[in-house]
Amino acid sequence: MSNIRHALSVKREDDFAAWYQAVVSEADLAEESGVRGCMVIKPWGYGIWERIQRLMDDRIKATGHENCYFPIFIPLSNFEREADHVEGFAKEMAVVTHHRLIADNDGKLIPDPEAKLEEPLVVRPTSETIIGDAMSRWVQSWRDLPLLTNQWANVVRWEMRTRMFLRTSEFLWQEGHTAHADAAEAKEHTKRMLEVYRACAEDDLAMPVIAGEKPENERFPGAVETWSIEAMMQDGKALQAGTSHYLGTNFAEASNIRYQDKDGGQQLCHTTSWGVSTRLIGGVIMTHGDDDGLRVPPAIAPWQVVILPMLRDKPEDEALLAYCEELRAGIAGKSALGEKVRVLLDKKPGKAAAKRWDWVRKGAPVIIEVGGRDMDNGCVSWIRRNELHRPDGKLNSLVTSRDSMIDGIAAELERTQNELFKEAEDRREANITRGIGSMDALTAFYTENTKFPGWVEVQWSKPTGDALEKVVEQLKALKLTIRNVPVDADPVDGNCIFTGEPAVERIFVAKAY
RNA sequence: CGGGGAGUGGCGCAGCCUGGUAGCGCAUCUGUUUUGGGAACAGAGGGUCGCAGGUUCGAAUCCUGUCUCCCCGACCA
Repeated sequence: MSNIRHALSVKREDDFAAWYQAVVSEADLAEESGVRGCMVIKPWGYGIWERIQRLMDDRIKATGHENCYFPIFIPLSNFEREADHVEGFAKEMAVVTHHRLIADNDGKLIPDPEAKLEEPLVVRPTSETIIGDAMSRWVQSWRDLPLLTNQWANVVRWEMRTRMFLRTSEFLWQEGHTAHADAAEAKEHTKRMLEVYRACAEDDLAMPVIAGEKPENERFPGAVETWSIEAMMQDGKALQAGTSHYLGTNFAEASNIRYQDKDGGQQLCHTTSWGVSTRLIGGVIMTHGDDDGLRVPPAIAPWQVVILPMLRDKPEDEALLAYCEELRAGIAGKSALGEKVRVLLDKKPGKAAAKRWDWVRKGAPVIIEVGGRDMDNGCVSWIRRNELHRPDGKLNSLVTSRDSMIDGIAAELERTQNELFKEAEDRREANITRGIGSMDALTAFYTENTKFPGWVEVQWSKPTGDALEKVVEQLKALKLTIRNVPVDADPVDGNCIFTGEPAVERIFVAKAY
């Protein structure tokens, strides 16, 4: 294995955090902006986001939602209507207080004291309150329900410690907001959207997730129930990849979202909200990345196939380009994963070998190199990003006729998509430990397995309030958190490892991002 | 927000302690020779050292403040 020459200088095994940053930079996904916690998303990274947006948006629309857009600024008085919500977000808000700049005595621009806003505006950290405001106007009758909306937007949370894609001060996301006539319908919808997230994560991002309910202490501020999908990263930590909240009537009361029922009475709506963000890209990196860079699942790859002609700056180049163009057109005419294949003929000047490694680091699923020798034989040389190296360490370069490359591309991409999922799922299953029956055993487990502990599934009695706080404190000492209560777990058959009382459900415990 | 480290051409760094107006590698550009596992050689362009003050005849270097990034912690829907 040591004779493989990898494209990255840092290996996952040696320093996972440094490796992560290397992938972000080497795969040309994003870069620092100079503004605290904010990143510039580069074309390849944004292209992946656009793919995720497209696929997620289709799923959201298929479940009956319509997109809207609400303002980035929320009046302070509007934001402070829901007490728990305020408490949860108050310490990480960006606030606009002035609307004009003037030069001071030194010629430096400062906010004009004369231009102070009567009421400060907060930059949205999430939009429950301002959308609630709109809902209170839009919903009058039971006939207006359910109200199913969604918006794609940026939000700002003034985080203390940021990491590219995983936790940035500003991030891009989708936030769905719905209003329903009763609790049962709203709760059902909360789970329906969780299922949409699970399907998108698994089928589109090839990222296996555990869907489940968050414990009380991890709820969204103002929520009655919070559900999540949790993915295991390659260092064994958990990443919360999406959340769906049943908000009860909390925000309906705060924003006065009411409807007149069939009997003429006034009823409060039950609302939900749910979101996924650019954090998903961080999840893709840490699920599929390897020591040669990123591997992008074909469903979300901006380019699924990249063709690199071996140009020589000679007259023969013309014939080679024509040969490659026929290849490109042939592949572009095929469909895979339900869409036309996205194929790029990369004519950018430069050596094919150097460009190949650029695309390896970016993680294009299929990279085809075509030289004069291939053209003469009616062939192409190509590599599968998933199987880059042979066991002997050599680059796993394959040669195929051009026609069979074209005919086989759809199957190749679909196979890659499935392999990435399978690999991640196998890794996750291999790193979930079950059957730990006591807090002592849990402590021992995490003390012994510091390098790659993975997740542990335990049974608990679902304590609440102070009793839950105690459990949280115990776990915190081990740097662990409760991830969620999986929806489709086996029935319980023992006692709670924290309280000793009869267990009522299974939970996942893990270190988390 | 607490502790630690760091900001010097596009990237990675040296120089700083013992002030005297910048240097290396990679990348870039041009030319030549090359070419199927990340080309070689030659030449060239590009920075006033994060930013703002201060000390000094003189500051990348010393002092103060500030911003940003990285690591650890606290926090984290």
